[in-house]
Amino acid sequence: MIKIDVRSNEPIYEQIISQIKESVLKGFLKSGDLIPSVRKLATMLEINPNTVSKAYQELERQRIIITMRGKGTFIDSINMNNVKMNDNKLDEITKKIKPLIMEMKYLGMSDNQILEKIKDINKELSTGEENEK
Amino acid sequence: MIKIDVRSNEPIYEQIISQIKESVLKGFLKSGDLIPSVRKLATMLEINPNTVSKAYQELERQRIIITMRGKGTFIDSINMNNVKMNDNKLDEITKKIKPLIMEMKYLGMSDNQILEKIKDINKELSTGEENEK
Amino acid sequence: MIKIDVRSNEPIYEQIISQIKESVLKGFLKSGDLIPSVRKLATMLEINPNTVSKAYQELERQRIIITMRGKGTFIDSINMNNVKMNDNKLDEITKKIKPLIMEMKYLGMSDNQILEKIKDINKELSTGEENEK
Amino acid sequence: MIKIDVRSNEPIYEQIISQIKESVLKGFLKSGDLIPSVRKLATMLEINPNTVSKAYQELERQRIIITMRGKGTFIDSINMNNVKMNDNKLDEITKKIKPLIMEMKYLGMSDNQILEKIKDINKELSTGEENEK
DNA sequence: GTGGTCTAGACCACG
DNA sequence: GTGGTCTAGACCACG
Repeated sequence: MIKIDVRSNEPIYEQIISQIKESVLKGFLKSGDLIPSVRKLATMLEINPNTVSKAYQELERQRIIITMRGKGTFIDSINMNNVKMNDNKLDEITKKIKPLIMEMKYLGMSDNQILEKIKDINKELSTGEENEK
Repeated sequence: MIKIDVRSNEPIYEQIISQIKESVLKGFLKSGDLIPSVRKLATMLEINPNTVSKAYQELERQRIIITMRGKGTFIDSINMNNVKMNDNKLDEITKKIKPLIMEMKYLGMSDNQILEKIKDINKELSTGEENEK
Repeated sequence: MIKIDVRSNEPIYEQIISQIKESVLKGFLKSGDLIPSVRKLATMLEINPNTVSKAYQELERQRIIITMRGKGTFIDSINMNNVKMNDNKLDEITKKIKPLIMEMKYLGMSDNQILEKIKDINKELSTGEENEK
Repeated sequence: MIKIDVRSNEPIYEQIISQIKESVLKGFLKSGDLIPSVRKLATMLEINPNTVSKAYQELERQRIIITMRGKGTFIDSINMNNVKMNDNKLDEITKKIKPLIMEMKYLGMSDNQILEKIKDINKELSTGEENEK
């Protein structure tokens, strides 16, 4: 399910966070689904348990997952609901996207080509249902 | 011209790189324009010359600027020309953008809202002339 | 393995780069081989870790080595593959070799003697296997 | 006659040295030929007179040129004669050539292709007469 | 004055 | 423990 690229600059724990959130967005993981324990996932991915733990803690903080004592870790039911359209957060994201858009321009891409690329990503990051029409 | 946010997670040298590239894209800096020396910019920004040096070296590697012995450092004339639509590079950028688009979705933004945001960034990163029609 | 000549005009970090690339060419270091960490090599060579770091970063940029988070630094598998017979690069090298060939002529060496010298270097820089026939 | 590349990493004074020595090797400049004064050459090349001066001093040290008080600077008659087949010097040159040969190998050139390249340079650096047969 | 190199030393994120 | 980033400060070649 989760694939780690050890060569990547992106920290492993962020790769885990990102991929779980992606699976939720795509509908592969739904509220209540059980996900592997820290140790199990660490073994599966051949990485340090601390790394998985760090990812899970962050996911819990973001209310994406929830750990039930003695029962395991599950996808939280309230995800997507914590939509308080946080402007600070959006500014922060925008600040990070800008240099990447810049890179695309330096690669010679036109504004339209860039928009198409974003549309592709949008499409990839959806359940499929929403895009039918 | 350049503004450094010392509290940001983004390394200072990357902030410098990013802002100079942005100025070039926007047309504020053009081929042949002289930019401040390492020491001068370091003094202006109240940071260590080594940090500026690191930024300049990377910009030179990317052919954005060029240092001419004893004459100073200039915006290079061949920027934008190294457009070999590098697919690897584009993949790399896409990998970095995806988690940010995901974040926007988790903030509750619709695909259209995301696209509008990107259009804003595109507009901001242009000389103004190109967008008239 | 690596020997640094502190009195040389050649910067230490370039000596490191050069010697690691040489070891790869000669087959002493192969894809996947683990090389010492920045700190360890710095200690071994009795130089500053920053200097080793600079060398490793350049080697990584050239795809000679690759750093895997938490696992260490390795010889990359794709070296030699990025053979796009870069003419610009070749011109650049030729420009640097010319004055050295000139020096040999000023030392009184004939064209043939110069060629023999180059053959020696070629032989030295090979795995041994390739030259058998 | 002399062309300076201000963008090059090669110091300007070395470019001057190199080009004058090249002209002598090629027979364009011969014993007794008058070359421009420091100031004149500096003006012609639009560079600092100190830079030309430094080049001339080194050329004089190498007995390539000679300055006659009040008469000007000339190509020396004894060049090529100071052939004391200096082994130290040759070792030094070899040390500098090796990394360049390595670069060619990393560009994917075969030993033969490298030798051909050197032959080209040899040919370029001769008077023409020697190569006739 | 200018950039390039290097050291010593520090702090931090990651694992 | 490991690499990445940054500072302070030094020395040197070049112009």
